[in-house]
Amino acid sequence: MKREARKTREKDNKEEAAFIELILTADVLSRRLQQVLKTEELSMTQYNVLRILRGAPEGLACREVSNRMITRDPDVTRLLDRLENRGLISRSREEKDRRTVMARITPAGLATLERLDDVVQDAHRGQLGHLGEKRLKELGNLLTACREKVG
Amino acid sequence: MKREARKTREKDNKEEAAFIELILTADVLSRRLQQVLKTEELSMTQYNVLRILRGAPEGLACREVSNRMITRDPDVTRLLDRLENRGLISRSREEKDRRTVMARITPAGLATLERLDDVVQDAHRGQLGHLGEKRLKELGNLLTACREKVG
DNA sequence: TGACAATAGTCGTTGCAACGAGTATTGTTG
DNA sequence: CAACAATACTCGTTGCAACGACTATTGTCA
Repeated sequence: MKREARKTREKDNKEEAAFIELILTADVLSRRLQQVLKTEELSMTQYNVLRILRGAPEGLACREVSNRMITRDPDVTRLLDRLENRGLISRSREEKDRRTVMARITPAGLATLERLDDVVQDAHRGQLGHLGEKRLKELGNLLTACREKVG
Repeated sequence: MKREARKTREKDNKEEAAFIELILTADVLSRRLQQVLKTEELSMTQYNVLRILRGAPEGLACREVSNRMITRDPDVTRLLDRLENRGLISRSREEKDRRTVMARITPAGLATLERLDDVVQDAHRGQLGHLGEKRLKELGNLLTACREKVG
């Protein structure tokens, strides 16, 4: 056991304690997913983008990719650069509105995702499956509530 | 509203859905804290280290700092380098075991933390306070349970 | 005790993240 | 319709993160 990160100012900060639990848990669970993704040399962000693009085979504008991302990335351009260099996505300037650049997933990108699908699901089930459907739903509700007051 | 990141493979992955909620929530809540910390030019990691060292005025070995951190950092040396350069911590080689280097928080480091204490607490309360004590505790329990099966 | 392992930290390198400034295209309005 | 704003992206720069390889010190055991 490690962590505690308070001890001083034991002012009974239930909100901070919950926050720390949240960050810690996210970190611990992410680590396993990162291990899995590493077999394909993908970061979580890159994986996330590929999944977004798989869900939109007709392509998406960079801006739209950014909007749908889980963790906001202020520089999608270079993120897409790297994926394009590896042949996992393709880009093309739009004719109607020549400001926008459409990104599409390539067959190679789809193949990469497919190699990961089962392993990723297994990893998630392995980590969270023991909670059961009811508690997972409860957790989901609480997390959603956490984001309520974000201004 | 953004995010969804699935749509394909609607295989009803309750575990993955919970995972995404978790990461998303952690990201959203972190952002506010990062804003607050930015007023003192600190990253969450640096802030975390300072709080750890405040809790151990006699000093801690680098290794021990690493162990207590919320998010694991594989290169504590340079993290401490930067804090030392800014005068927020000090380091000194231990005499008993000359392999270890003790890190201590300096008065300047303490002052920095003190300037942040209230603002940080306010930020947490502002974001999570509306949940109430009961639901916060429930959330804490669920998050702890999430980390149970980590292998 | 002398060789080898274990521990503790440092440093080189690569690549990604964050921030801001810059460019190109389209929309708006006096 | 000309000027200005808004949009959509690109790029330069800085600094941090991740991964390994490396050095120094101590511990162990034949």
